[in-house]
Amino acid sequence: MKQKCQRGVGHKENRNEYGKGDGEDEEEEDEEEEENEDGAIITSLNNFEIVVKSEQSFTTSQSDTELWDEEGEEEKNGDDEEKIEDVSQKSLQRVCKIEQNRIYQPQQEFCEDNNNLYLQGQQQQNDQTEIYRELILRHLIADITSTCAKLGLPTELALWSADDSRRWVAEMCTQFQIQIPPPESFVNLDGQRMLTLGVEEFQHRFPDGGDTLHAQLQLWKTAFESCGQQQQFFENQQINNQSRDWTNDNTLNSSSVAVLTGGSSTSPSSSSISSSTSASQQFNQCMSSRRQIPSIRAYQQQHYQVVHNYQGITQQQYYSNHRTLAQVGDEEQHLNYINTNNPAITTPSNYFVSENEKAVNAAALALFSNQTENCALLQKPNYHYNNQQQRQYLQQQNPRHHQRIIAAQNNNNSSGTIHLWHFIRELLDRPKEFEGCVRWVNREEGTFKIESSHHLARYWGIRKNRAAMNYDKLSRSLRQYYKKGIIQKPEKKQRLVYKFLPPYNH
DNA sequence: TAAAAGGAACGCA
DNA sequence: TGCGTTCCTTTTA
Repeated sequence: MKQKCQRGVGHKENRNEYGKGDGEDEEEEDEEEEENEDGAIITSLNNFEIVVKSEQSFTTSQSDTELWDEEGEEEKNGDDEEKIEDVSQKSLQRVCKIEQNRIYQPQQEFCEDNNNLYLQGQQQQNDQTEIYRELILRHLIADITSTCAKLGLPTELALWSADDSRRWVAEMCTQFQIQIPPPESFVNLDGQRMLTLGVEEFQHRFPDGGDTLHAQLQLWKTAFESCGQQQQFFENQQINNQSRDWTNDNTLNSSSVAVLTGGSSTSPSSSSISSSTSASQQFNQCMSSRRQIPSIRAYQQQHYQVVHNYQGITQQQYYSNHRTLAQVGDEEQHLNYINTNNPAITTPSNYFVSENEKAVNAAALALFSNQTENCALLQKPNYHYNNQQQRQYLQQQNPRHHQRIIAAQNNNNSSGTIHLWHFIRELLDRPKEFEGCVRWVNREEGTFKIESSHHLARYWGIRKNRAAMNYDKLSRSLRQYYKKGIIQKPEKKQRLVYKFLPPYNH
């Protein structure tokens, strides 16, 4: 078709920037986005003032992002931290406003008789209370987590030593501008002992602000209990998920997501916020993420960068959101979720992000969601010979691939890598979620069509942690399969249509 | 203009 | 060493 390719001068230098070039360009573009002010947000909403005041009481709390950063990314300067804190606070406020509007507006349109209005009003109040409760809890938990990290305290009150108690009291005294008690006040006052003290005993031990300290301790106790219950629930679900036959789990429905995230899909109040992540869920995920293997954490953080078009969204919000997004097939729902729950997206700066780009990001997040919920999903090959004929064919034609398939069948893919053909097969086998990206044209023949080359490349890039992946590169990889006899163009050449060769078509 | 095709060099596991 | 990525040029629809 053509002669030897003339490579341009400087190509070698480009090589040295392997994996950086395009990605960096994209990041530079993304960095054009700026933080936007959205003043006078919710203060006019009387109910919400409670939340605002509650937030203001936790003046020393760290932002969600800082919670993540404390494990590895501590190089942010003070200005950035202040900015993030500010963004986090505003985001929280916006979420409150949106949640409030989202609950009221649709129902006001559809309520026609007074009884229904009354009942729905009651429900709204319950929902609202639940939301506020969760928001407050969220912030409290964030505050607690950061304080524990800062003071080096165990995240279980009963495990505190007397010295832990002393440091905690000192911290609370600083926060509430109370005089710090002398060291002798903490003799034999470990965590367990402190939990048994009533308010009078607190006041006796700590004459200056004992009641405040007692109240604060009760808040912490409540938050710890809430955390413990949810962690236990989450761990139980993880055990259940691990025992599932993943090959039958080709769809991750919203109820599965709810289960995995520790959410409930039964109560009306929770259903009203089913598309968003509850505060306690966020904390649950924040805590559970600390138990994740490093590669998963690194993977998540890299993907946070990949999809960081969500400017203004904190890392914890990101990691929380991606779990609750439904499947790619529900992109519209995802966009609705993102637009209503991530106010940063709706700010003018984000108008630079095209609708298509939002869709890609939403889908990418959803895909990533599936990977983290069921991270082995796209790594464990489920290919197998359907019959002896296929086995013999490949055994003769391509012994190495035969071995790979055998290894896959034996779940012996110890490398943990995934091949492009395998990845595409996975997407093809999940039409409910990915048919907008790639779909079978003729399942028996093995012909498939790439419906959205951009999306497919984006997904593949995410899967392989290649931010600069595009269809040009992906298609080059596909063409490598021609020689290997895995994929070829169909006899009647059509754009974006390829064909799996036997036995890869089954 | 996007897709297709393929050469070449390279990184990674 | 295999696989995939990146960059490139040329051709095709």
